[in-house]
Amino acid sequence: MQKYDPKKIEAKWQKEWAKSGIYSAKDFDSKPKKYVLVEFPYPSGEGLHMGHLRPYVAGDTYSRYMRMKGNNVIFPIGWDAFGLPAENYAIKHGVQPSVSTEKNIENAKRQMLSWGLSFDWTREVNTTDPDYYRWTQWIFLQFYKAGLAYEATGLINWCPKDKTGLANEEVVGGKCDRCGTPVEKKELRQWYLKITAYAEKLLEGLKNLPEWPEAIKLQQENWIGRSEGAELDFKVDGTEETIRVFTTRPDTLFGATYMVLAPEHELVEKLKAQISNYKEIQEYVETTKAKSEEDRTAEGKQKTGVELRGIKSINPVNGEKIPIFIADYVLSGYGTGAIMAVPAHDERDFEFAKKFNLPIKVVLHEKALPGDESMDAQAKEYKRVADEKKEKGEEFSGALDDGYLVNSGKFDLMESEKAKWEITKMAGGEKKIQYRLRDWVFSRQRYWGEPIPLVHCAKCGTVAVPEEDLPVELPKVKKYEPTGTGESPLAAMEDWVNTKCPKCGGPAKRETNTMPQWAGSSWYWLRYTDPKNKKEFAAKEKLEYWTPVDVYLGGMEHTTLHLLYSRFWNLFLYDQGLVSTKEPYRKRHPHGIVLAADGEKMSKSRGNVVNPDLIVSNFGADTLRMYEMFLGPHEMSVSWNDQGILGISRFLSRVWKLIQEGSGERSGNGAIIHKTIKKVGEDLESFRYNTAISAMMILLNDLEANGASSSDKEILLKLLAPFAPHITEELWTVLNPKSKESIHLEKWPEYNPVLCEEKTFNLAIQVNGKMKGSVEMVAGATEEEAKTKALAEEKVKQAMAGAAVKRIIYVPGRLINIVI
RNA sequence: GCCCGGAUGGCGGAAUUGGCAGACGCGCACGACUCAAAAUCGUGUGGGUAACCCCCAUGAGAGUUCGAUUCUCUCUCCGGGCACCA
Repeated sequence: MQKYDPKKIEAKWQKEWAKSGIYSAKDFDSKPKKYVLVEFPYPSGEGLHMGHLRPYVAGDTYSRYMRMKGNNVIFPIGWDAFGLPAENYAIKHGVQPSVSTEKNIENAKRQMLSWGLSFDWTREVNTTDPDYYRWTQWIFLQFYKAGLAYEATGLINWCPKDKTGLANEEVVGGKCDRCGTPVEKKELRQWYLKITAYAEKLLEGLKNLPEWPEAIKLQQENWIGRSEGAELDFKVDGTEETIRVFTTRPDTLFGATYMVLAPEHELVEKLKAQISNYKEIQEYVETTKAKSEEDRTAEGKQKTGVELRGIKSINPVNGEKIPIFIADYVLSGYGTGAIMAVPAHDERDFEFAKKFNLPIKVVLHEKALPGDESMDAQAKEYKRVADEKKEKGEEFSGALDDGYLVNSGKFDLMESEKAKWEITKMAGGEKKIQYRLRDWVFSRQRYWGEPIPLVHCAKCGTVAVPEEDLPVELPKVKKYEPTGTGESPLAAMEDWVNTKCPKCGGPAKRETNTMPQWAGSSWYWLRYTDPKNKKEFAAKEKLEYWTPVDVYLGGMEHTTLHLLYSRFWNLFLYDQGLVSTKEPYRKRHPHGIVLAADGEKMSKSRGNVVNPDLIVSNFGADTLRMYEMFLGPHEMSVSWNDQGILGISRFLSRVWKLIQEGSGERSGNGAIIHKTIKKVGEDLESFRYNTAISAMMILLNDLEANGASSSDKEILLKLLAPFAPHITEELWTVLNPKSKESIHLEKWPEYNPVLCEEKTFNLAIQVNGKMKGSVEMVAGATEEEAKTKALAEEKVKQAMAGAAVKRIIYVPGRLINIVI
């Protein structure tokens, strides 16, 4: 018998599978369809790493199982190939991004094939292929025509030395990653997609996704951040101006003792004349602008701000004149960019009020008070408790979700929920639903992205490129360096930029912004259903057959961006009648990240990256695949550690030996076979691969000890096939020398449920909840039988020491607890 | 700072609905085979303990319960996300 040599058999079968094409998905096949999706990779210069391996192997194993279960499985792959690294590489080495990308794709594909992944390569897509991004542009135009793409100015990170816009990732510690210059904010014309118009629908849709993990739905829900509140107007004393605020707690309006505007608020400029300390104000605004987002948040709770001296606003319910501040803890992008501050019941306002010695007025109490307690005293008490807590390093919490109003005039003793809308009415405000979600900045001042298919004409304004002229191809440029104006390098391509207006035929200029990398990945699963279509992004019938995606495997880190963006695109396309399902992904299964052995993230700079190619050449792909899955639960992060890999390698060698040895008759009834079929199947359905592998190890131990018939061997191989496709395929030909069929086209074995049932069980015996021993019982034993047996136990007698039985708790099939 | 997760032997991890904590694997120790080693096979392996009696033990502290790794609260540490990384 030959030794198990993965190198020999793996290459052989990979070639064979490529030739036979057994993993191709068939459009409109009568078998039930199963769409298994994994996030397509960015083909980086370093190749694929362990982090890619994890979801791909998981998806592959699942797909193979689903095929054996009789499904028509589509398991596609492609390349999300636009992005910063290719462009930076181009700047550094002068290599066309398209050239380096192609090279990287070739390498990544080689790796995928070496892992034995059963992708349907006839459906491969590439976001940088004009035949693909033609449709990305086309979908953008649908957004544009529906009024969901608009232009506005926005702030970007700007390096004053390099004269270029920076991604957040390129800003490290408030400084430019390339040259170390402090980063500034710069206002730039940007394209936006109006995702906020879909906030409610995106929220609503989460309710119809029962197979999504709650944590992901919750995170998206919080990201969308729906809050119900009111908009109220505060008059600025002695002027015609009003300040509009959004608040979720109009019931606390009587407790508003000051107001805060975002430094960018328009009123600051407007009321210039009335503000006596305008210079100071201007300085503060400037400092805020210079601050990077990181700086702003790094300050934590240290609140800063400046009072607008010379003006006051009027609390609409009690006429009190209250001071107005600007402070950077109020964001211009959320709500109205202004707040009423209720320091007694909001932690941030409280921090600020303490720092600036502003009055703190309690207006909510958890219980309705008969009015005998002085509220000033109450306010003092709040302050005292808060001070005490602060000293101990604890945080203040005077926030009450609900309660009863006090110090609020005629609303005293009213329930806060009711008071919210009564007070809003009295203050002349209106009910308002606010979202935390912001519109999606959809333009980048970069070269390596999809050109936005618009033309600017002096006469006609912004004009969409006609659909028949798509794609607007990305021209080859000589220089990838930033232009210094903040515009993409495309702006320097005169031949390309200058064009004719599609409407009037007059001279016009192309839009030079490109799309963010998110664009190509916002619809790619749709293209897989019909990747070669030249007339549409995908034919309706094919979409109807294949979508929605049944399982989408991917990382937690995509929860609020890619996963939300692609849901948005799908919902929009659904509203346009272009796709057949509202939600794109029926089930999302997240995976944890693969950490290095030291528990740190794998990264080049840390030098702790494990190269999967090396493991494949040392141990073979089957071992690598199984070890990766055996490391831990799929959804949890795991630390890669080479040590345990020998265990899997030994396991496969033992399988290799067992199958080739002569078959015998096994002793016992074979219940373990049926139990293992059941267990492995159930575990595969729920991605509990580590326990499935452990079950197969237990089965192998048993087969070695008690003998294996040829049918036992067949079953073992079939169970193992999705996990270790090469060795099982090879051994299948050993077991069935005449069969020409691949094991991967075999039917998944069935189990006999009767044989899976236990005949006896171990009854755990407790006295007062403490374990005192166990006893073998026939399945279905009654409480009376259990009690008799338990009380006869020597240890039980000892523990009871003659005490009377107070109570018996009997859990059938599990345990008996005697309470004395 | 805000939102979402996680923590179990020397290590990775297992444990239906709240019901025998530590399955399976690694490592380690001892043994068999061998001139020897590797490989392989066998036995043992949470801690305390002379002990298979007993006690302690699922990040820390409290609570609910006959019974908590599992549920609730507080805290600590670690990871993910925070909108121009993908």
